Amino acid sequence: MQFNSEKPIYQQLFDLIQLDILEGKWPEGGRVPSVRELAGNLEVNPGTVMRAYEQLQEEAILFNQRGRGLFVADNAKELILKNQQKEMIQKEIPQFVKKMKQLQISLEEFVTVFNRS
Amino acid sequence: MQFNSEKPIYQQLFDLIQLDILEGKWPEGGRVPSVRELAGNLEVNPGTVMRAYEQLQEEAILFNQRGRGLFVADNAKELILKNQQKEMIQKEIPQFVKKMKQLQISLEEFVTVFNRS
Amino acid sequence: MQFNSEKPIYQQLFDLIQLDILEGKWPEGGRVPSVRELAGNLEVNPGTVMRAYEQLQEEAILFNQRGRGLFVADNAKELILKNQQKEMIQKEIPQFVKKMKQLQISLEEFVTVFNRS
Amino acid sequence: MQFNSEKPIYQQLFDLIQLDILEGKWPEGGRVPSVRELAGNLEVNPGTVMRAYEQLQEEAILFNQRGRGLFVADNAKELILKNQQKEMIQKEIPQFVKKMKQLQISLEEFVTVFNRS
DNA sequence: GTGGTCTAGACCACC
DNA sequence: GTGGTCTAGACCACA
Repeated sequence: MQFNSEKPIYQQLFDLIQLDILEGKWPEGGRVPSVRELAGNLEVNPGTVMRAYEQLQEEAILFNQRGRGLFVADNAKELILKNQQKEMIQKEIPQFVKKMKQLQISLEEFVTVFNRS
Repeated sequence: MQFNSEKPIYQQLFDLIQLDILEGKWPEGGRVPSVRELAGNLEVNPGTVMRAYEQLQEEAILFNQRGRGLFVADNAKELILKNQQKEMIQKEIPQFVKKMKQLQISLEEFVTVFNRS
Repeated sequence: MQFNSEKPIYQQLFDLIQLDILEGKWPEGGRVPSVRELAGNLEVNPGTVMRAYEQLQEEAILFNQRGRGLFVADNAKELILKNQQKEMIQKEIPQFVKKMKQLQISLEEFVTVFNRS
Repeated sequence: MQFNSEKPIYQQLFDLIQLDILEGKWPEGGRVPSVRELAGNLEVNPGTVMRAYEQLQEEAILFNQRGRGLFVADNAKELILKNQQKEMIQKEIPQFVKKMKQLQISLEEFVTVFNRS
C-alpha cells in the first residue's frame, strides 16, 4: 500500500478504514484485522495502525470486546456518514465556496467537473 | 499578527501576501516591505519572511532589484489568479467532488450553500 | 569536504548528490544519509543539508517515507539526466555559442578540445 | 536598460561595455561617457558605473587622462579579444566539454545548435 | 540600506 | 530515530 506523504499515515489509515466500512469491505458487526496483521499487510508500523484504531474507537466506529478483539459497530456506516456529512456541509463547503469566489470560479465550472466524474 | 499553528508560518505568509496583492494593498510594480521590516511588524524571524519572499520570487510574483529591494511584478495579479485557478480546477475541485460523492452529498446541497453566501 | 565559496553550499550539495546518484554511489531506491548524519560528515549545518534535500524532493529525485527517512527515487538517474540535458541544450549551449561567436572562436577550435579530452 | 539579476550589475556593465567597444560603438581612442551621464542613461547607481570603469582600467581597456576624463585605449579591441579568447579556450571550453560528456550530449547536438544560430 | 547564506540550537509531529 | 520549522544572530556582496 502506498501512502500519500502529505498527510500523517495514521490519518490516511483512519480515512481509508472508514471508506472500507462504507463500501462494505469491513462489514458491520464483523471483527477487524489485528494490529499486527494489518500492519504487516500494509507494510506500516504497528504503532501507526494502533493510532488509527484508537481514533476509530473514540468515534465509536470500532469497539473493543476485551480479549476477543476489535469489532465494527453495528451502526458504523450511519455514524460515519452522519459525522462526515456534517463536517462537510457545515465547514468544508462554505470554506470551499469562499475560495471559489475569491478566485472568480463560476458555479458552472464546478458543475461541469461534478457531472464529468 | 496571529498565525495558525497547523500550517508553516512561511506558507501562511505566502498565501497572505498573494491575497494582499490581489486586493491591491500591495500594488503591482510597487516595492515590498524589506525582509527585516516585515519581520519586525509581524514579530517573526527574518528568515521566515525570507522564505515566503523566496517562493514568491520563484513564481515570478516578486522580483529583485539588486540592492534596492523586492518589487511586485507588473502582471502579478494575473499570475496569481491564473496559478490558483489552475490549481483549484485541476486538483482541488475533482478531489472535493470525489469526497462529496463518497458522502452522498448532492449537487443541490452544494448549490444551496453557494447561492446563500 | 571542501566547498567552493563562490556558490552557495546547498547548491553545491544539490549538484554533488545528483552526480553521486548518476554514478551509482547512492543507488536508486536506497535510503539516503539522514540530514544530521550527512551534516556531521561534511561538517556543515543540518539546515544547509536540509535545503539541498528539499530541492531534490521538489525535483522528485528524492522522496520522503515519513518517519523513516529520505529515499532515492526509482527513476532518479533518468530524471536527473533528462533535466540536466534539457537545461544544457535549451539554455547553456545557445548562450555558449553566442559567446563563442562574439569572440570569433571557430567551431574547429571547439571540436579540437572536444576530441582531445 | 534591464539588467539580468543573476549577476552583479557592475559585472554586466563590464561585459556590456567591452561588447560595445568590440562593435565599434565606443571607438578606440574616444572619450567615454562620464560616470554620471552613463549612470543616468542606464538608470543605475553611479557607484556601480564607477566600479565597472575601474575594472576596465585595471585591464588597460580604458585609461585616465587626469582632468580630461576616461578614454578607450587604442588597442582596446585587440586586448579584449585576446583576453577573452584566452579565458574561453583555456578554461571555459574544457569545462563545458566535461559537462557535455557527463550528460552524454553528443558533438552533433552542439554543432546543430551552432549552425542554427 | 538591500537580499541572501550559514550557523547553532531548540522544538515539533510522526514512525 | 526521522524530516521539518523556527529563532537569534552573524556575515557577505551589492547598490
